[in-house]
Amino acid sequence: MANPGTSRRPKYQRIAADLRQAVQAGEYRPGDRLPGENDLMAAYQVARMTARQALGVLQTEGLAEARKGAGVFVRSFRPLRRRGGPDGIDTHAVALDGAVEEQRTPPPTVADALALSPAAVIPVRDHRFVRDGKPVLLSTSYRPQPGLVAVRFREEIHCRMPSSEEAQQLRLPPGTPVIQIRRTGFAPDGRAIEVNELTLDASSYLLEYEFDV
Amino acid sequence: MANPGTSRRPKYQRIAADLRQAVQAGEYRPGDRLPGENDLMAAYQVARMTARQALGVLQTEGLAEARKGAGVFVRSFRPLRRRGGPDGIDTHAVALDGAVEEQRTPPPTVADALALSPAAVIPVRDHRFVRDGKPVLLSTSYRPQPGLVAVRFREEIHCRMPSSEEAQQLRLPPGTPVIQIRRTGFAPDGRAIEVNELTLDASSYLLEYEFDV
DNA sequence: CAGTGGTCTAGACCACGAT
DNA sequence: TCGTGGTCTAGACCACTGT
Repeated sequence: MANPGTSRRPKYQRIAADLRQAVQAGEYRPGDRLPGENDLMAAYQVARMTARQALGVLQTEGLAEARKGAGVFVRSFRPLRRRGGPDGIDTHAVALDGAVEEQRTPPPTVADALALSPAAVIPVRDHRFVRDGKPVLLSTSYRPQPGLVAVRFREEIHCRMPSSEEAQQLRLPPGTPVIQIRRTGFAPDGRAIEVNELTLDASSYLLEYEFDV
Repeated sequence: MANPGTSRRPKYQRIAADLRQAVQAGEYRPGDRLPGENDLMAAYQVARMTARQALGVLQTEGLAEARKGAGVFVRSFRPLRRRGGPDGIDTHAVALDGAVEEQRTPPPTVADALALSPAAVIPVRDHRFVRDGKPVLLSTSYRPQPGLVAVRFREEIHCRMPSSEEAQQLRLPPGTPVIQIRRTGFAPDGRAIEVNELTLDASSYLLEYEFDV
C-alpha cells in the first residue's frame, strides 16, 4: 500500500505540501512551532518515519528548523546586505568574534593565483564574524606583501551546500547553503597581490553589486 | 542499541564519512557509481533505512546524485562563468531553449521598484537557457518602456534552496541550491526602468564581478 | 528479467528541552 | 518527568533502469 487514497503523490510529499502552504499562507509565522511527528501521525494516520520524512522536506528546503526536544519551527530570513566594492567586508551589523594571524602555507589554488611557490609560508589572517551570537561569515586573508596596495578587485562567487565542518563552524541547520567568495586584489601592473576567501551563511546574506555602462 | 561499538557518532554518519572520504581521495571519480544500499547493508551490517540515510547525507551535501533503478553516482562540477556587467546574460556555452513574451502584472516587489501601480499590465519576457539539454537558467524580464536605455545596473544576489517548483523546472537533484539574481537597470536620472529576475542552478554557475578602486 | 532506489509500516530505545 | 526529535531494525511492495 504505497499509494493509497485518491492521490498519486507519496504521502510524505502531500503532508509536506500541506505544511508548506500553511506556512506560505501565514498560518504559521517565523518562529512558530509546526505540528510535530506525533501530531502528523495522528492527523494523517501514517507511521512515524513518514511524518518525519514530511518534516524533513521542509527542513531541506530551508523553510523549517528542528530543535531537538522542542519541536520543528518556521525559519525567518533577515538578510544582511553586503555591498561588493573596494571595502571587502562591511562590519556594520556584524561583530568580529575571532581573529588569528599566523604564518602558514596557503592552499595550492591561492599560491598559484599569487604566483608563490607551492611551499611558500606567508602571513595568513583568519576572522570570524557573528550576528546575535551566531557566526555568519568566515574569512581567510592571504597577503604576502602587506606593503602593496590593490587598485582593482575581482570577486568570484560560488554557492553550494556546506561541508559538515563548515556546517558546524557556522552552526547551519540542514537546508542552508553557503556562499563562497574568492576576492582577489590586483596591483596597478596587473599582478594579483592578495586573496581573501569568504564563506557566508547564505541564509544571512544578500549580496549587492553595482556598475555603470 | 542506538550507538554500539566504539564510536559515539551515529552509524549513518560514520558510513557517510567513509564514503565522503573515498570520494575526496579520488577512489570514486565524478560519474562513478557508489556502493548501493544493498552493498552498504552487507558491508556495515545495518538495516536498509540506515544505509539509505548515509547515502542521503552525500546527496544533500551535493556530492552524489541518485538515479532511480540505477544507483547513486558521484556528481561533477563544471561551472559556467557569468560576468556581472552591462550585458546581463552571456549566452556563450548556453542555448536559449524557450522564450515567451506576454502582457502580465508583475509581482508587487517588481511593480514597487519600477514605480508602477500594483495592477499595471506590462510586457514580460520569460526565457529559459540550457546546457547539454539541461536547464540551467530561468529569466523573467520586466521593462515597461522598451525605448528607455539603462546606464547603471544593480544586481542583488541571494542563494537558497529551491522551491519544489523550481527544482522541477531546473531538474535539480537534491542538495542543489539556486542563485537568485535581481538585476535592476537605472536611467540617467536615477529612476529604475527595468528589472530582470534570474534563477540559476547553483551547481552550474560561478559568478564574477570586477571593480576598480 | 534482476537489481536498483523510493516509499511505507510498526515497532524500539535514546538524548535532549521544557516544565 | 514527559514530550520532543534522532537513530535504528526488519520486514514489505512499488517503479524504474539496465540488460
